[in-house]
Parts: sequence; C-alpha cells; structure tokens
Amino acid sequence: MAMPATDTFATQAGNSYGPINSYATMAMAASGDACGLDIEAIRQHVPMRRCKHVAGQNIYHAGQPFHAIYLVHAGSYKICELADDGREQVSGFRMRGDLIGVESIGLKAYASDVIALEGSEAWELPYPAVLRACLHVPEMHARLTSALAAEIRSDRSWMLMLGTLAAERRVAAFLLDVASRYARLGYSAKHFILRMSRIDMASFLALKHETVSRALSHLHDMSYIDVQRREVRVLDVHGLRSMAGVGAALN
Amino acid sequence: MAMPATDTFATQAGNSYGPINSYATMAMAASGDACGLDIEAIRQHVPMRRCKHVAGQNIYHAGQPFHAIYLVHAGSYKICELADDGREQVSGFRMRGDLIGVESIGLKAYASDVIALEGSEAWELPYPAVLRACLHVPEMHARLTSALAAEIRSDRSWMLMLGTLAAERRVAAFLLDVASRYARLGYSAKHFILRMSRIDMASFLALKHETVSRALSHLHDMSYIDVQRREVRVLDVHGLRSMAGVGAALN
DNA sequence: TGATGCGCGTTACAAACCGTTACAAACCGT
DNA sequence: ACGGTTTGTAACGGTTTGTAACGCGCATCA
Repeated sequence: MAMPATDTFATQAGNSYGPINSYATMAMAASGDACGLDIEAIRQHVPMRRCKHVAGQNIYHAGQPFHAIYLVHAGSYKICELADDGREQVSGFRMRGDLIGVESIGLKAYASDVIALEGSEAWELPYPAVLRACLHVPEMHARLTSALAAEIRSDRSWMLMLGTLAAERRVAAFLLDVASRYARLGYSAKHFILRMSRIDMASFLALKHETVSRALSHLHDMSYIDVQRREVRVLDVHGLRSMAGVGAALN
Repeated sequence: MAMPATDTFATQAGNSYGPINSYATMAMAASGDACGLDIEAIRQHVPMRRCKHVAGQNIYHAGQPFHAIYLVHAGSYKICELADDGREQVSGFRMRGDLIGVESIGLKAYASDVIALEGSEAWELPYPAVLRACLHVPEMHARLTSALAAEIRSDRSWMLMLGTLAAERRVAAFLLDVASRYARLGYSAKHFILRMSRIDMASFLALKHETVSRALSHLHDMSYIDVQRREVRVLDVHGLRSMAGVGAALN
C-alpha cells in the first residue's frame, strides 16, 4: 500500500519549475490539449469563433436561449449554481481545454451561471453544429460523450472530498488539484497564482472564507506551502498529499 | 416572490394518497417512465436482459471490465465513490427509470461502486449496442446525451444543497426529493418507506448518522413529519419546504 | 422455545470544529 | 492620498460531532 499514484505531478518535474503562470503566460499555452478535445480537429466539423470576453460578466447572457457550448482557451471561469431563494454555490472552475455548458444540453435555458475570471477567453461552439457533428462523425460523438462522463466523474470526486474531508484537508486537496491542472497545461505545479478569491474558494469547498484563510495560514505554518494572497508556492508536496488523504478527490 | 414551483407534488394530489410503496408494489409500477427513457422504445434498438439481482451485492462485479449500463426497473441502488485510502461517499440513489453506469462511458473500469438495496432489479444494456444505436438512431443519441446532462445537473444541485444548507435543512430537502421521486413514479409522496439506512443517508448528506436521527426526530417534534424507523409520513409539506429552503436542490 | 449476537436506530452529554462577528492590514483603482 | 474591496487574525458561540448507553428487530443456534 506504498503510495499508489503518488506523483501526479512529481513525475512531470520537467515542467514543474516552468514559468509561473501569470495572466500573460496563460494565454500562450501549447495548443495540444490534455483534456481530450483537440481544437483543430473539432474545427473541421464545427465552426468556432473566439468569444469576446469582459471580465466579471457572464459568458452566457442572462435570458438568452441556450445556443452554444464553450471551450476554454485562456484563463479560467467559475461555474455557479443558483437557488430560487438566492443561495449560491460555486460548483467548479474551468481552465484551458475544459468545456463549459455541456450540462445544459437538452434544455431551453442554462443550468448554471458562468462567470469569467480575469483575462479569460473561450471558443464558442454553436450547439446545432455540435449535434450535427456528433451524428455524422463517430469520433465527435465519442468525444462529447466522454466529456460529459468525465464531468460527472469529476463532480463525484468532489462530492467524495466534500463529504469525507475536514476543512483543512479540503483546502489541501484543492491546492493539489489546482497544481495538477496547471502541470497538465505545461505550467509550474509548485508555483502558481490562484485566479479566484478566497470567497470563491470557500464557496466551492463549502466553507467560509475565514476558514480558508486559517487553513492556508496553517499549511503555511507547517511549511507545506508558502502563500501570500493569491500567490502559492508548494514546498512539501508529500506533506500536502498526506494532509489531503493520498489520492484525495481529483481526476 | 410568492412561492414559485411550490407544488412539486401537491399538484399531483390525485396520486399523493396512492398506495404506500412497499417492496411488493414497487415492482409493478406502470411501464411508462417519467425519466425520459421508454423501455419499449429502447428495446427496439438495444437487446436488454433482466439483471439477476442479489441484495447487498454489487451489480458490477469487481474486476470485470466495463461492458454495460443499467436501467433500474425496481427498487433502488446506491452509488458509492471510493477513495484509495478507504474513504467512502454515497453520491446518490437510483430508482426505477434511472440509469446506472453512464459515468463509466469511455473507461476500462467502473468509476463508482453500485450496491443494490433490498428487492432491486435492473435492465442490462450492453454498452457496444448502446453506442451503435446512438450513432444510427438520432433519438437514442439525444436520449443518452440528455441523460448524461441530467446526471450532471442533479449532482450540481446536490453540491448546492450540501454547500448552502445546514444539517436539518439537508434532511428536509432529502425527504422532499425522495417524495417527489415517488410521486413521479405514481406512488404516494406523503407516505413512503425509505429504502436506505440512516448511515447511507448520512453519507449522502455529508453528515453523521446520529445527526440524521436527531434531525428526523426534530422534524417529527415540529410535526412536519411522522417518522418511525424507515417509514415516513409527510404531515406538513409547506413546513418541510420552508425548512429546506423553497425549491431546494432536487431535480 | 428461549438465549445470544449483531446491526440499526435513538437519545444524552461533552468536546471539537467551524461559523460568526469584529476589526485591522494590505491591496487596488481613482 | 483616498475609499472600497480583499485578505488576515482573533475571540466567542453554536452547530455538529464523538462517545456511550440503551431499545428494538432479526437471524442464528443451542
């Protein structure tokens, strides 16, 4: 039982010390994608256009009927679930290569609210064209289906995390997840900038932002990380992992 | 703001006082399904066989490669997420008309563990046949895709519930969800038998089983419900709803 | 038949964790 | 420099958990 899959990003050490991801470098990642969707291949079947983006606004305009899904090109987006009575829950963050809006397939309106964090851009894929491509190109069908299935699996592993880990462990697991996502995109997994506020992190982790602050401070005190506002340096991956429970959540 | 969608099952009052769902009556529901999947229509494209079922055993046999998805015919199944370190989280319950296993599409192994609760049966749909049908029958493609999308939306509303509601409210929301599921199948929404243990409920709601017990007792004290072990009578739907937050989670 | 063991459910009490509240410091744009 | 927003820190209090005890139903077995 000696640490299976213990090196989600330690094996990628080559790029673990790559450039810190800043808003600038985020926009120029390699175009090959780690998330199963190759932009060039899709473009052969579905007309895509780059989404003009205004920081802090929904990429889905409120009240508009559902007409497209989005493929994140740069930056990141937060996905929010809204209740009738005003409650709000961040259900995830999407980065380059992730799809946004697939859960609205089959609906007349959007299932969730999507908010672009600073400096984000996405490709807009008209939904009718996507459907047509799925029916005529088996490969597209397989891609969309496994993208949906992957979305479910990812949500489930967060349910596992939220249901079984205490506050501090959730924060550790979250940091490891962010790190491995950056690593997959070719950025450093040991030094990165969180693109979301403490409040967004807290909502996603089902905590209060003060609790997130305390947890981060404590992880800092234990020398697992070095954190200053949104800048994070991972000092002890092993320690973080044991804190999060080996293989906690994530992928 | 006067109570939108306030009558998820109050409008179906005609069947709200139908027969109590016992293990016997559960097996003979009408064959028309409320969940978007019509068994007879599917059978035209995909060979199905009734799954022999042994209470308490996985319907996915451990170690076997992924080869089918399942359509629940009777009873209910619980879906479990497992972590490497032994943590376990119930991520949902599936009833008649629900699909099981769609999240494993595209994988060599199963994403979650599935455990049949007492008296449950399912239709087995061989996965290759399902895929073939999706490519040749547009309607099948739409059905599978929206089943996957619905799965995502359902998971997300539970994240909303877990992230924003306190313990007692979660329990109330859970009861309302169970009630509306029974109503959709034509059973009473005001008098039903919970098919899962307190421990399973607790895991699903990210609580401890004692907390679930206390919450149920308190709902009983407030005369919202009448509960005796697994038998539940809903006495005050309105009260339950305000407890859960109007329109909380569900569906 | 009655005894025993086991899992499930309920309740009480104490302890721990996290949320609440409040305030101060750092950062940002103007 | 200014005000507003975000983040950090601390003390307090409440909700949830942990622990333990007990009742109940059911299966096993003498």
